[in-house]
Amino acid sequence: MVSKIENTEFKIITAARKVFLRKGMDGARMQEIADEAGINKSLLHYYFRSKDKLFDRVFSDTFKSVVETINKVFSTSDTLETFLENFIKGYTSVLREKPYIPNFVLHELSRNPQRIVEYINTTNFDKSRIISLIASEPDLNVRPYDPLQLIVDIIALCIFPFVARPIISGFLFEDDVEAYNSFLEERTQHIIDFVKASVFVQK
Amino acid sequence: MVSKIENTEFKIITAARKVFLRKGMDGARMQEIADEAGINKSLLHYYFRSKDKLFDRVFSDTFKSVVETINKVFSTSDTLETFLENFIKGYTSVLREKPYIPNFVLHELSRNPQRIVEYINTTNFDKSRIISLIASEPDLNVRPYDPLQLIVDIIALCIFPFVARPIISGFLFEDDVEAYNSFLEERTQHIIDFVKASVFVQK
DNA sequence: ATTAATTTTGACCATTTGATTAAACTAAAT
DNA sequence: ATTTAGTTTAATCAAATGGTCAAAATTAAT
Repeated sequence: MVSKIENTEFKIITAARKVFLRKGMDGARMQEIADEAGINKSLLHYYFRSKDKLFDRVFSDTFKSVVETINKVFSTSDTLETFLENFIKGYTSVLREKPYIPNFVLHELSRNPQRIVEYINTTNFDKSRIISLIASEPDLNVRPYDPLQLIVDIIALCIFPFVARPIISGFLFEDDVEAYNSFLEERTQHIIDFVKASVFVQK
Repeated sequence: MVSKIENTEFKIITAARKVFLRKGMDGARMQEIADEAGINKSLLHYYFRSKDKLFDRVFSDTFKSVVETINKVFSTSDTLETFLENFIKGYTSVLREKPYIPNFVLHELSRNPQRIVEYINTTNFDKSRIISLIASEPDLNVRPYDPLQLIVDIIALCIFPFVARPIISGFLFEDDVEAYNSFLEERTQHIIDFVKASVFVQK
């Protein structure tokens, strides 16, 4: 059995995440979060002193989960080829589960850029490991490239369909949700093919 | 000589654009826009009835300019190869001039997705022309691909470094602005190489 | 059962903020 | 010079909003 405090705190966090993710820090209302959680507004301030503190909690949790996901995918790969496949597959599948996260994180980034340094430092993200993994295998089969550019390439290709969803779904597919979904399904393999075709020298 | 009304309206629009782009609709304050324009807050309501109307004006102007830019680049290309180069070069150079636009548009998209359909319809964006251009040249030198996927690929590769700027600049380059800028400079050519290597069969 | 501590609520406060309005100012027209 | 239309400002409003506080309700301890 869960204690009352844990239960209420969970309800608040869940509700706050839902509202903040949809509306961002500025657009969210404490009353809306309280309603979503089915509790009195004052309770929000009882558990978290202020809106800022509550948002901090939600944001840092979300951001941390993103970093951990990325880290996990990175750590389960050895060669460049398996890494590409694992990362792209793992990352896109997480995104499809939580499609709101990219916009949430990116918007908060532009609203409060300096804060991310703190958040990143609370995580144990190993940058050099990733770079060395991507930069490895100086092989005749591999086109020379800047590992940092490639990292940005891959993440861009994976994330963009979600941050630009309304344009893609609404304009490119004229609000045909089916079409958009199958586009996403095919996209994972497309990105893998696209990146591989570019990185590896074709024979 | 400019008339009073045009002058004031221009000052308001300019100030509003600056504030809205930085803070978004929810985060922006009418007082801040008035201060930025050096006028009384009531004048904002005299020229534009409400905050919504003012934002609408700024957003639709911005969005329209983006679409026009893209259209222009599209119309000045004939072959697939020249299109790729022209589009990537043109698009990245516009982005470097106005790096705030992507975040602004994307955030508003998630805040108010249904509104974009109206905006897009006010522009004369020719979707089929672009698709046919990219889908053209069924050539032995061209790997088979879905033109829509390729469109998203290219735009993603171009835009992402700007929407994720704080992460790239702050984390990947540890706030070394020089490094981030040279990353951007090299990136245009990198994207061209990256996409070409993937699209065209290597000999 | 009583007391004590914790949790939850409703009423309320102070501030912010978009918006209004009437008055003041400006400039052109007669 | 006076009128008139257009522009700008200061004062102010009403609603929204984050936050506080004391009282009520619930739970745990003695």
